[in-house]
Amino acid sequence: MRLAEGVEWATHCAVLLAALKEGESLPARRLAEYHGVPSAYLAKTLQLLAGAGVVASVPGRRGGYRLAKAPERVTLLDVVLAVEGPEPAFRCNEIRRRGPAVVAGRAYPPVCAIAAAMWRAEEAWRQELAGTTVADVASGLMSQAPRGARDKTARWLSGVMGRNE
Amino acid sequence: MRLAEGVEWATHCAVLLAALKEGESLPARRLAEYHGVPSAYLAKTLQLLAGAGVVASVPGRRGGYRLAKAPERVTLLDVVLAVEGPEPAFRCNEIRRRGPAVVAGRAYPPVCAIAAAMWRAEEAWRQELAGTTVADVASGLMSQAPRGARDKTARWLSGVMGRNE
DNA sequence: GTCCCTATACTCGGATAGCAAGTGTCCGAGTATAGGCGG
DNA sequence: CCGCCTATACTCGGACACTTGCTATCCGAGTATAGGGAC
Repeated sequence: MRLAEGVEWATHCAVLLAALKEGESLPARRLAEYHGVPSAYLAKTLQLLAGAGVVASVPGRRGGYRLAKAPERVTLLDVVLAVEGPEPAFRCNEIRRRGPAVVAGRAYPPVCAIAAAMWRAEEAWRQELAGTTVADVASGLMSQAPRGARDKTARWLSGVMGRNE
Repeated sequence: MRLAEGVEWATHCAVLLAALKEGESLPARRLAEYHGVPSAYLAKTLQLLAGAGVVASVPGRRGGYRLAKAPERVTLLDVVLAVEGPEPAFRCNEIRRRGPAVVAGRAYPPVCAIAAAMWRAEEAWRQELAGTTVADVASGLMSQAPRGARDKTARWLSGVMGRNE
C-alpha cells in the first residue's frame, strides 16, 4: 500500500498557501520552485486539489492558487481524498460468493465480515486525518522549522509578491 | 491508495485454515479452488504469509498450509503486513529541506510535522487491524453465512480431507 | 489628463508518453507416500 | 508376514512475462494586465 507522491506535495503546498495574506495567490510555478519539485507534475496535483474544492484557482496573468477555505477548516483528509480519490483502499470482490460452497445470492448479508473489518480500520485512519487541520500542521511546521528557514521563507514570499505588484 | 488484491485472498484463506482440525493442512490448489481465484497467483500470496510466519507450510505429498498460530493470536494486521510489506503508506521525501528556504541540515527536527501527522493516522489504522483477530472475522463470517453455504463448506472440507486419507 | 482599446504575457486545464509496481504464470527442487521386493 | 527400498506423485519455492496505474511532460484555451493611442 502506497500513498501517491503528490500527497506530500499537496500538503506542503496547502501549508504554504495558508501563510498567504487575504487576496494573495501563488502560481504552480512558484510553489514548485519553493519545494524543489517538477512544476509540470505539481500542476496536475494542484488541479486535483482545485477540483475537490480544497484550493481555488485564480486565472489570468497575476493568477495562481489560494486556499478555498480558512486553514482551520481544511483537514488532511480533504487533501488526501482530493489527491487519492474517494475509493476505499480495500476493495471487496465478494470472493465469498465464488467456489464450491456458493448458494443463492439473496441469502448473503450485504457486507462481508472481512470487508467490514478492513473498512472499520480505514475509518479510524480517516478519522485521525479529519481531526488534523492544515492550520495544525502549519503551526507545527512553523514552530519546528529553524529560524533561518523561517526568515528565508518570509523573504522569499515577500520577494515573489513584490515582484508582481 | 490501493491495497493489493492478495490481502482479501489471504484473509479468506486464513479464515478457512482456521476451520481446520489440528494436524490438517490445505494445499494452495485447494484454497484457490474453494475461493475461485487463480491458483498460481494465490501461491505467491501464500508464500508471503509463510515468510512472515502467519501460516506454516507443510512440504511433501500430503503437504499444504496451516495457520502457524491459534486463530485468536493471528491479527488482521499480521496478514496485511505480510502481504503489503512493513513500509508505511506515506513516504516522507523531506521536501522541507529543498528549495530556496533551506538552511543547514542540523537545525531541522528529525521528523517533519506533516509526516508525523500522516504516520499517526496510519498508526490508528494499524491499531484497529491489530485489534481484530482471524478468529473474530471467522466467527463473523460463520454466523453471517447462509446455512446452505456452511453445509456445503463442511461437506467440501470433509471431502477434500477424506480424499487424501 | 482621462478613457478605451489592443496586444501581450502569464496563468490554469486537459491531453499525451514513460516507467515502476502489482498481476498473472510457469517450471524446478524437495519430500512424504505407495507399491513392490526381499528376507 | 514384516521390514526395507525405490519410484512416484504431489507439494512448496523462486524465477519469468504482462498489464494497470502512477509518474512525468507538453501544448492549447483563457484572462488580467500593461502600454499606447484617441478624445
